[in-house]
Amino acid sequence: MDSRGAILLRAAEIASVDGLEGVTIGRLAIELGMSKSGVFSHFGSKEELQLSAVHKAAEIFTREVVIAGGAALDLCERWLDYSKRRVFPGGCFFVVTRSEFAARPGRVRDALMLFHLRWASLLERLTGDAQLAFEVDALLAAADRFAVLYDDASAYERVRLALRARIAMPTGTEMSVARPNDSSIASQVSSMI
Amino acid sequence: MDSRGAILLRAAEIASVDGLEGVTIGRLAIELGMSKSGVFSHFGSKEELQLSAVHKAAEIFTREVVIAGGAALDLCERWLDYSKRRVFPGGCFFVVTRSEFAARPGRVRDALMLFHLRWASLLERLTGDAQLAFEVDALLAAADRFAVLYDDASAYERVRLALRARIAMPTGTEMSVARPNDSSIASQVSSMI
DNA sequence: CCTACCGATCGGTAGG
DNA sequence: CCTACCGATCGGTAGG
Repeated sequence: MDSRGAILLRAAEIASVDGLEGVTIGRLAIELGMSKSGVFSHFGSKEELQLSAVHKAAEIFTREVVIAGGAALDLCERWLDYSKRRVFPGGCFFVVTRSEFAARPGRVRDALMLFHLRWASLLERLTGDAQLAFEVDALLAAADRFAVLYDDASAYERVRLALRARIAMPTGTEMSVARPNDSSIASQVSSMI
Repeated sequence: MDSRGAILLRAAEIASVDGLEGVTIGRLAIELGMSKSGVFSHFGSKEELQLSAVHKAAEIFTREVVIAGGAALDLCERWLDYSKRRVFPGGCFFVVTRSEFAARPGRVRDALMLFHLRWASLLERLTGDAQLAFEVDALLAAADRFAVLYDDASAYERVRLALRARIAMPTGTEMSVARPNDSSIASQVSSMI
């Protein structure tokens, strides 16, 4: 109901399809039935709008993917499901925009780097292995890009199988809900918003 | 020396940094010291310019990466080196533009899909395993995106190690130059241009 | 290949 | 939040 939130949700959705540069103030105004200056006045510059959209997307991502109390494999399953459900219509907002801004210095890239660092450190904490965390992240991103590019969900199964082969299950805890590191994960969650 | 080639080379370079939508006719004109209509007249539409840039990038990629007579691991090493050398200043043209157009139907996406299908089938032929080929492709793309985003070449070493652990060396042929499947690879090369 | 131009859209501002 | 406007740039055209 708050219009700022509605603008940013739509901006994040558009960015997942057309990139953050494809998010224009005029387009948002038309799609939301507002005036251009009405949209613009919430942010003051396009860069602030982009940064706010990144923040909004981080909020959505955290809510949809980063649940407290999961093991590495659970987190991956949630990530794949989040991608498959098209929480963002063009696939994972962060996979798209990180690639878009990888070679463009500025505050938007910095924000995307920071978010990725937090995500990577969460993966590393849960897998207990930086190399494995890197490979897991690579496989998740590839599943997302392939599924969208080819409009073919089989990439998710492919990656699911690869991950199950690589990530060791914590023995004897497959059915448990609470885990010893619940609190550290919960703090990680809040730091990702 | 031919101006069409110079335009397309510059277009491909820009696209690796700013995406194919960041390639504008006015920008090309300024950077190449031409008039806008001089640039435009070679293509007739922006879509044709984008498609021609994809074709040009495929030519460059094939020249730099897809050499005849390599095993899977050799091809991966060449790919990582091509990314690391910044043949395209923003990293691999195809990793960038495929992500950019994954959710945007049209001729540009179709061209990028076709190129990727050929690349994936080459990887599958050399590895002899579709699942492994998928994972190799995922790791290469991740190395490229990470190295550019963090301006940190260590991702290449990380992926090199992962690939060496996964891709079996053809026993007894480590030092050979010619291989039995030279001709099939050579035909694959020409079909990628 | 050029100059000169077109309507549309861009990010952003003034003033209310 | 709005209308009305700004200069710059977009893809593209006419004519040479």
